[in-house]
Amino acid sequence: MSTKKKLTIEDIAESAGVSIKTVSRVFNNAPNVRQQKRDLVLGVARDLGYRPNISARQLASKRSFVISHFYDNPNTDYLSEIYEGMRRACSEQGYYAVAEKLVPNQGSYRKALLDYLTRFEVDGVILSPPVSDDLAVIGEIEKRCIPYALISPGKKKKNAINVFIDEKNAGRSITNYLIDRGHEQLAFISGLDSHAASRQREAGFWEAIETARLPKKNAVRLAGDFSMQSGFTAFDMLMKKAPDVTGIFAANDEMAVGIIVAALRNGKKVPQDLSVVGFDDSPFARSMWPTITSLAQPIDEMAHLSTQKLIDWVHAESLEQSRFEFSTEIIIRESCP
Amino acid sequence: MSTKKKLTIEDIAESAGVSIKTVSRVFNNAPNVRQQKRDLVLGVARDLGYRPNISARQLASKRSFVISHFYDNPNTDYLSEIYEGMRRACSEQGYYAVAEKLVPNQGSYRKALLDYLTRFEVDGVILSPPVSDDLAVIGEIEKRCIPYALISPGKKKKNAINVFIDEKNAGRSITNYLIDRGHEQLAFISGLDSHAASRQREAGFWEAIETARLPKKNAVRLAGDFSMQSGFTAFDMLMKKAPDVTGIFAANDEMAVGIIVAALRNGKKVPQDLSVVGFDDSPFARSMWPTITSLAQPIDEMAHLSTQKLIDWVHAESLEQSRFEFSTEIIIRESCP
DNA sequence: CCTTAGTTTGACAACGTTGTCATCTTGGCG
DNA sequence: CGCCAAGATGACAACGTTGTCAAACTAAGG
Repeated sequence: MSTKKKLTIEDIAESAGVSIKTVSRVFNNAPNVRQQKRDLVLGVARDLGYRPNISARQLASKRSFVISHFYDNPNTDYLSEIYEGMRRACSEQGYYAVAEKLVPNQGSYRKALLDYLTRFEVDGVILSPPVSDDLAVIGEIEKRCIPYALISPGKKKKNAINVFIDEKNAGRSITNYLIDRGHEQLAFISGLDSHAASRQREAGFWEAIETARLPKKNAVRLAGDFSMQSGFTAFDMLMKKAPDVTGIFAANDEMAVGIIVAALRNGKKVPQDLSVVGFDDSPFARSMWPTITSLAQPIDEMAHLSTQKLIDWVHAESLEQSRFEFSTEIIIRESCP
Repeated sequence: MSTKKKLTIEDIAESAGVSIKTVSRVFNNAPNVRQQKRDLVLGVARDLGYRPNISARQLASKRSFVISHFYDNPNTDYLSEIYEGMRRACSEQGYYAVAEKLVPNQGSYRKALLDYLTRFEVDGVILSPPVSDDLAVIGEIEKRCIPYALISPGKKKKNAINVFIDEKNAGRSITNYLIDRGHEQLAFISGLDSHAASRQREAGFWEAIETARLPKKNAVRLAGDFSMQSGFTAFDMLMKKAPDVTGIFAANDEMAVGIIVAALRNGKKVPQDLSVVGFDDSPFARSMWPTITSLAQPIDEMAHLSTQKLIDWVHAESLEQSRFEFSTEIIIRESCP
């Protein structure tokens, strides 16, 4: 039975025969500690099972050890993945991961953010769309010199960590996938135009059409808003405006589900009569019937890296590399095999 | 422009003409402070915009001000609602809300929990199914005298906060709803039998059948596991075993979606040929087509109350009331209007 | 071998609270 | 009016770290 007594930095210092401060330096990866001592201290700490007290660190260092994700996106699957990635990176480094919904206050996120920042100190911030596109928010964060990361396909900021996938390229490649399967009459169901991601996916769609030398009239664009309902209505529009379409690219999986349900309801078989591809590889895509071919982006990894780099930045007090592009993958399933 | 200087308890004490300790007492709702001084201090603090420093509190009081939710449930909608409720209650009281997935370690949650507890101090714990049914976990928590709340229909614990809905009653009432709509051939699609919730909802189903004096053979039970896929397969079974069924009660919305999609695929119209009701009133239910009649439980409120009572318990160091039942509501939508 | 600049180390004072305990009030009662 | 218990208040030492700065080393150059 191990003793339950809480270990302090002092116990480690004593055991290792060095000063408290040296132990502190080791745990903060501070420079100017002889490698030999560093190893010694780490060894002793591991043996004894020492863990620094976060509150004391916070108090003494005036840092909060909190990385916060500000979002305004109702997609809980997306949020969980981000949170999971953050949590992993944070727990590796003794940080806390916190998620805070930025409810537009008086019409803008800015007020909501100010409310929050005056109440809590934060060492680093992660922003995701659509908050990541709000210049007022970014301005406030920069004003306070808080390191921040944008997980967003939007405008890249010079003095921030930018983590993204090449949305246009992704859009092109999944459209090509449809074309390669022999589809010549295509449709793109857009998301909200205010999201850069949707616009760029669409650009990729048109590029693929062009490169394949398909006549422009063989392709149609229908406006959606990322919701399942907009998938339903998009399908109705499609039947009216372009009933010959056989391949559909929905800007996200939820709309793809909408399309498929509407198709079933109208007696169309997927994928026999209509092939559908989605985007995000959300749980929907895996559990729907038919399962949905979708373009997967490694959200979890992206959040993990953002957090990791954010913490590095906090420690180094300077930012070295600022752009990190992730690659995507088409997950082939039943809706367009 | 207000000054950005950080306020300490000392500033307030000085302004109010009392000692630091008195201010501390006021902010901790400690006894033995004259009402007059209490008001004075609170007034000054409000005027100056003082907020206690959490780290210092944690360090000095050896409390963590963290309420943690341990879960192992992939339903992100459910989790977000719990988190939101916790977050609201926590921010009202200057606490932190943390969610931690308890990944079974060596086959049990117990190891995973121990890992976590040795790394972080927690003032209070919230458990939801299926973790809430793990006696080993509860044992470890009780051993450490950590206040905890169970958001669960399972066994009530004497020395814990129990927050729940009457699952059996809910199951009965939504079944009655189907019966009242004229359905005489019914089916229940179960969730995982390891979840008390599913078993109790089913018990309600059978009670309603009995009370309505419907012949037992008019009702059938099909085994599901809360997933959309199990809804698909349940539908297939249904067509084989009981094709006359017109009213289906699925133990959660996700399976209801599965049923509806499978029905559409087989050319059956919902609700004309088949009425379906779900449980949970998840986003699915609102956005599916047809939208799904479902039994709503106030998860968010339940989490809020749990957290609130947990914090009260921490402060009072004793638990007064331990059972809180919430009421439910049938949300009528298109799948069974 | 001495000097000098750089590297490594440690003593001690913060950090902003709460806990402890001693002191000062207050009010009730004989 | 004096005494006592209970209530109200404050002084001061924790709490477990990091920041600061001075002291003690080390290595390189003369």
